[in-house]
Amino acid sequence: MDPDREREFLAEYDPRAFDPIAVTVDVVALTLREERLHVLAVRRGGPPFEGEWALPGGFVQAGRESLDEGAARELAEETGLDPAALGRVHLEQLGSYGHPDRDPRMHVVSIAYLAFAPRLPDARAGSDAAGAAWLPVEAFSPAGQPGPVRSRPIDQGRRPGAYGGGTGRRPLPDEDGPRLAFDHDRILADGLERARAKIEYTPLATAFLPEPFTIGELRAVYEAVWGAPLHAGNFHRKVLSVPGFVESTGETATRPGSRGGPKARLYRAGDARLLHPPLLRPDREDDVR
Amino acid sequence: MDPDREREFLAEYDPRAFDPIAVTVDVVALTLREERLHVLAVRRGGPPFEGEWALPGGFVQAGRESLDEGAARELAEETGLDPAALGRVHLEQLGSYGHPDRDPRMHVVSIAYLAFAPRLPDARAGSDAAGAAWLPVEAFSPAGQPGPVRSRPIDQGRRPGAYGGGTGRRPLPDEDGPRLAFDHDRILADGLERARAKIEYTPLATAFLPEPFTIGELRAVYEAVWGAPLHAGNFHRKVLSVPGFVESTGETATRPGSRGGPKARLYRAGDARLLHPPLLRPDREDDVR
DNA sequence: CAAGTTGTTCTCAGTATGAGTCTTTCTCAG
DNA sequence: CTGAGAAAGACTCATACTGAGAACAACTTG
Repeated sequence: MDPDREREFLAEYDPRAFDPIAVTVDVVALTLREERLHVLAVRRGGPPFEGEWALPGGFVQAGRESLDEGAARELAEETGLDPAALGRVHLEQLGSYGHPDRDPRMHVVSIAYLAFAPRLPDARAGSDAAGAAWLPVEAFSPAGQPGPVRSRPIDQGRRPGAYGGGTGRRPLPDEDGPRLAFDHDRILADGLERARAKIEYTPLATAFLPEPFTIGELRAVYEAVWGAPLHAGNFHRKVLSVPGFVESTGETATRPGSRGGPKARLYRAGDARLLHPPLLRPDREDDVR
Repeated sequence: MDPDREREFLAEYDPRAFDPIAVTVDVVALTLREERLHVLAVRRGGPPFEGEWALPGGFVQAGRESLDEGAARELAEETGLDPAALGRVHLEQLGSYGHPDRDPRMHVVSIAYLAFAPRLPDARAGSDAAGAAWLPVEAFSPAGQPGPVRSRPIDQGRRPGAYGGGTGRRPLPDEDGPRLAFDHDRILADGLERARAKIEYTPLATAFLPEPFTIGELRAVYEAVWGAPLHAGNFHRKVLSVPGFVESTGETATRPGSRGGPKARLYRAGDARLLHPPLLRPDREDDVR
């Protein structure tokens, strides 16, 4: 038996005898504020990266909680919501990041989660953070919002869905704005790409809206997440033609949009889990190769 | 500061003082043999689940390797391939599973990987396993291959992409065939669903084939993964019309298919990373809700 | 040689999409 | 009060993509 194998065997029965790996959850929580996509960030209260922005997260409680539960707990701590009252918030696993050097203190494997939330209260700092806030995602996305004509520096070379996590390097080349601590820039970029892809073929865009909502509000979600304007008429036709995407409440808005126009009809999320056929993002020729 | 917080702080600086969480990687390695999808499985050489089949995997080497590297290492160990020679094998992260009870010994978080490989040599047992083999996936999929008319017991209630990992419960209800150890049934089911979805919008089906290949062989990959027959003519038209999916070698097969027909033209994988527009699975109305 | 398979190309009808128009109902500025 | 501008929603039209099927040639096996 070679030495590596031997070590594994021992570790299997007494992991404490070896260098441990810490397990954390980090959450990319996205919400819409003033028509723009915002991400929940905390300011680190201690080293390393003291004073820098980071994604909310923390250690998984060994033997006491699952990863999903840990993520919900961390999200609740920073939003001030009761973990049980996270009701309409969509929370899904994003990927894991485990490069040995991603945290200077020790080998930390982080399981990242992605959350979609309707307008939430202002963030409050958890006890280990110096502050928490919803920040516009462009603050951390080089080249501003992800316009369709943009050169897309973030997702360069990454296939959607193949968020080849685990390497944890911090490559992002030509950076402009502020950075997130650790490899959280990469995690955020992966989360944004996942969000952009996910609203194509699932009705999750509705998770960003309080019910009931109008078709126009739903379109604003797509425009904010994709960073591109959509054709209002075609969007309207499409949303109503996909079975189960939205269902009418029969009501119409009490007041029209702030800039005029007729009172819009109101809808709530339908029972579809997948959009069939999907709503595809406009022109992504650059992404193809 | 509440007790949970306090514990976190301490753990942050001396994780050894607390119950550790072990981190493993498990690999769902898929390949095609005799037109059927097979998964690499190992027979456990010790408790728990001694003698049962499980996915290949093992502990991540703390401070010495990333998750990706660990997955590649584990895969190499069970296939007998040089880790560096894993060349044409596609390896991507699938998701993480971290329910505290998923392993009876201790809290183990497993990062699952998904591999697509062209015909590989027979498996060989790693030193900690009693055996290794490529097994037809239907052996572990209740109700056999995932036919289009099937009631789809595996993916029931799961949105593709929302492989909401982390819970690690072992729910799979009405089981027929053998089970995989731990929660590996669930991981395999998630891996299969990911594979089925992934070949829709990426050219990864080509990763199952040695180059050069014929359109008919590529179609056989889709049919095996989706478990449904496809219209040969339409498939042919589609594959050739998506830019960058395959590129012609200019050659034609030396021998025709084993059951007659003209010599087919040969192709290799093109340079596209995404299929645009995608090849959608036939009829998934059941999945929609 | 006959029957059966496969590779490849076509046709045709149905559906979905992008772009644009039009009408109606509002708000806001003057 | 009025006119400009914005938005909701319903239409039109040309194009693209899809599923189903047919046709035909090049092979196999019995």
